[in-house]
Amino acid sequence: MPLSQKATIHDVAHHARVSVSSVSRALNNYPHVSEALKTRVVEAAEELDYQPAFLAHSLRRGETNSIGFLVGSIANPVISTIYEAAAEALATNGYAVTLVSSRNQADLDSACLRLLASRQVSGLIVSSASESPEPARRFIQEANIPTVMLDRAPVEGERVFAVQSDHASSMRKAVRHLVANGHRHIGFIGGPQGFYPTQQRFRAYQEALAEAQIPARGELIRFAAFTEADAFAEALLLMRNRPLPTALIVAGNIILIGALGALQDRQLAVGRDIALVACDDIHLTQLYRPPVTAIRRDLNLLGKTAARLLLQGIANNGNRTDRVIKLPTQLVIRESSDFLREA
Amino acid sequence: MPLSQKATIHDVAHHARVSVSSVSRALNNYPHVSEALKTRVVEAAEELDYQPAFLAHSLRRGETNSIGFLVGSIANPVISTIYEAAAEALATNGYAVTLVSSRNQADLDSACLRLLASRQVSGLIVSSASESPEPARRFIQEANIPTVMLDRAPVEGERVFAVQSDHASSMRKAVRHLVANGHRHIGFIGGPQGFYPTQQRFRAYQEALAEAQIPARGELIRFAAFTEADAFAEALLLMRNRPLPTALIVAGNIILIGALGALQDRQLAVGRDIALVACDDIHLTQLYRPPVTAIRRDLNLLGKTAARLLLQGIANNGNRTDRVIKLPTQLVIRESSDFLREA
DNA sequence: GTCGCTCTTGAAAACGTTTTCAGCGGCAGA
DNA sequence: TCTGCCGCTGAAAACGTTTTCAAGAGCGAC
Repeated sequence: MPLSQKATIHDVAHHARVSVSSVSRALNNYPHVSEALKTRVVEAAEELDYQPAFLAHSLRRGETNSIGFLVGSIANPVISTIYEAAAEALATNGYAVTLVSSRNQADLDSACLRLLASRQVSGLIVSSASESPEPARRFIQEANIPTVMLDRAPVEGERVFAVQSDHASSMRKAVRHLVANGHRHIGFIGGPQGFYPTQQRFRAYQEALAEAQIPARGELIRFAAFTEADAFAEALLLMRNRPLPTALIVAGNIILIGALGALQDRQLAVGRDIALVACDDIHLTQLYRPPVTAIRRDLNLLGKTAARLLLQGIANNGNRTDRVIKLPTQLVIRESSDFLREA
Repeated sequence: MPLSQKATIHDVAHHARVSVSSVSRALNNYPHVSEALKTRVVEAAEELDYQPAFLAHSLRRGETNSIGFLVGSIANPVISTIYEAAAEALATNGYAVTLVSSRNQADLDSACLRLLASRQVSGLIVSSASESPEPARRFIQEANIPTVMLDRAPVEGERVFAVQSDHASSMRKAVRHLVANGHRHIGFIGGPQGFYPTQQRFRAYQEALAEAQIPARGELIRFAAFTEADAFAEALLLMRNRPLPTALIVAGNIILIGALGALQDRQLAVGRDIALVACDDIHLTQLYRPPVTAIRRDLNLLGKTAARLLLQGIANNGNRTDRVIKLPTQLVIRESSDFLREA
C-alpha cells in the first residue's frame, strides 16, 4: 500500500496499537521487546511502507551518516577514480557522500569545507588543490571532524589522518632511468608550487639530479596551473631554452595533455627527439603512440584505504594506529623513454 | 571566540537577552523586527560564531536543500565533467549534492535512488546506466521528487524533466560523411543495448545506412558492456568478419579506448586501413595520432541546463514550460576518417 | 474612555525521531 | 506478606530549529 504521504512512526504506532517508543525499540532491535509486539510492529511498518525520516533520526542521533568529500576537480580522471572507490566503500558501510568541488580555485576550498561542516557531516575526505592551503588546514584543525587528507600534506590534529602515494621513490627511479639512458638535460613541468604531490615529485627530481651530479638548469623547470592551456603554454616556454632538454617529466595528467600538445606543436617526436615520463598512468599514456612511460599507482586501493581510515577514525575516537599511510607507486617504462640518447 | 561546542540558537538568545523566536526572526530577516533587537542578535550570533544546525533547520522546514545525483560511473570523464558543471550551478543556488554511483550494475540504480529518496533530497538528477532501467523509472514516477533525466529516456511524471543531446543528427552526418568517402562496410560498436544514448545513435546509424541504400551487415554491429576489456573483446570479434569493415563507429569513450587497443592489436592503421569515428570528443581523440573524428557536445551546457531545469522544477511546482530539452551536437571531422577509400 | 489596529516580542507548538524516566505485573527470596 | 528485581511498555523529554498563537504597548478614531 504505497501512500502518497509518507508514513511516520506515529502512524505505525497507531496502526499496530502500541506506543511510538515501542515502535522505535522494535525496529531498532533493542532488547526487552516481546516477540509479539515486535512482529506486530514489523508488519504494520511493512504495510505502511514506513521509512524512518532521515532528518529526525539524524537530529536526535546527532549523526548524519554522511561524509563530505572535497576535491579540486572531479573532472580529473584520477580524482574521479579514487572517489568512486572510496564512495563504494563508504556506501557499503551505510554512509552517503556529498561531493563538493572547489574547481581548483585558490580560496574556495575553505568555504567548501565550511559548507560541509555546516551540513554536519560525520567525516571528511579532503583532496582539494589550493595553491595556498593554510586557511583550509587551520579550519580542519579546529573543526574537530574526523578527516582524511588524501594525497595531501598531513595536518596536525587529534582526528586527522592521511593517505598518500609514494611519489618520491618512483620519481627518483624515473630520473635515474633517464640519466642511465644518457640524458643530462631533463625538463620538469609540475602543477602549482603549493600543490603537495608536485612538491614531493619536484623534490625527488632535484635529489636524483644531485645524486647523479647533474647541475640543475632552473630554466627547464616550470609550474603550471591546473588547465591544459596553461600546461601547454608552460611547455612551450620550456622548449624555448637552448640547449633543448632531451627528456621531459610531466607531473600530472592535465600537464601531460598540455605538454603532448606542445610537443606536437613543436614537431618534436616523443621517443626519438625527446624522452617523456608522465606521473599518472591514465589511458592516454597506454594508447598514445609511442606509449608513454608513467608512474602507476593503485587508485582503487588509495580510495579504499582513505575510506577505511576515515571509518576507523569515526569509530575509535582515540585509538589511532596509523596516522599516515603511504602507498607504493611503480615506474612503468614504455617506448616514450626507453631508448638511448645518441651522444 | 570559536567555541569547541557549537552554539545553539538558545545560546544566542540567552547572550542577547531575547527569546529564541526573536533570534530566528532576526537572523532570517523577517518583517516586524526592531532595528535594536536585530543588531543585538546579529552581534551575539557573530560573537558566538553561531551557525544554524542544518538538521534541525531542515527538519522544521521540510527541505534539505540538497540534490541527489545518480550516475552509472563517475570515473567516466564525460559524466564527471557534466557533474562538475551541474554541481557548480546547484551550489551557487545553495544546494549541496550527494553523489552516488551505481557502478553500472544493472539492478543497483533502483536501490541507489531509494537511498537518495530516504535522505529526503529536494531533487534528483539521474544519469545512471542500467541495462534494464524499468524499476528505476517506476520508482521515479512514484516518488514525486522533482527529477531531471540527464541524457536518458524521459519518464512520464508531473515533476520529471529531461535534458538530452541530439546524438542522432550528428550520427547521421557521420555515416553520410563515411559513405561520401567511399565506405560501404561500416562497423558499429555501442554500449549496452538498453542504454539510451546507444539506442539513439544506433537507430540513426541504421537510418543513415538505409538512406544510402547500403544493406546492413548485422555481424558488423556489436554492443559492449561499460568496460574497456569488453569493448576490446567486442572490437576483436567484430574484426573477425570478412570482408573487413573499412570504417568503424564507436559509441562512447570507454568503447573508444577498447576499440583503439583492438585496432592496434590487429595492426590496423587508423586513418589509412580503417576510418574511425568516436562519439565523445575527449582529450584522447584530439591527441591521438591521427586525431580522431568525433561528435562533440557542450558538456558544460548540458550540466548547467540540467541544474537550471531542476531548480525550476523545484521552485514552480507546476509551471512546466519545457519538459524535455534537446541540445545540439556537432561532428568534428579529423584525420582518422578524412580520407577517401580507395576503390 | 473604549475600540481596533499595528508593531513588536515571548511562550509554546510543531517537525519525527530516540532516549530517559517511570510504572506495572510477575516472580524469587527473605 | 513484603521487598527487590527484571522484563516489558507507555508517557514525556530531548534534539535545534521555525512557525503559530497570544499578548502587551502604542496610538489614532470615535
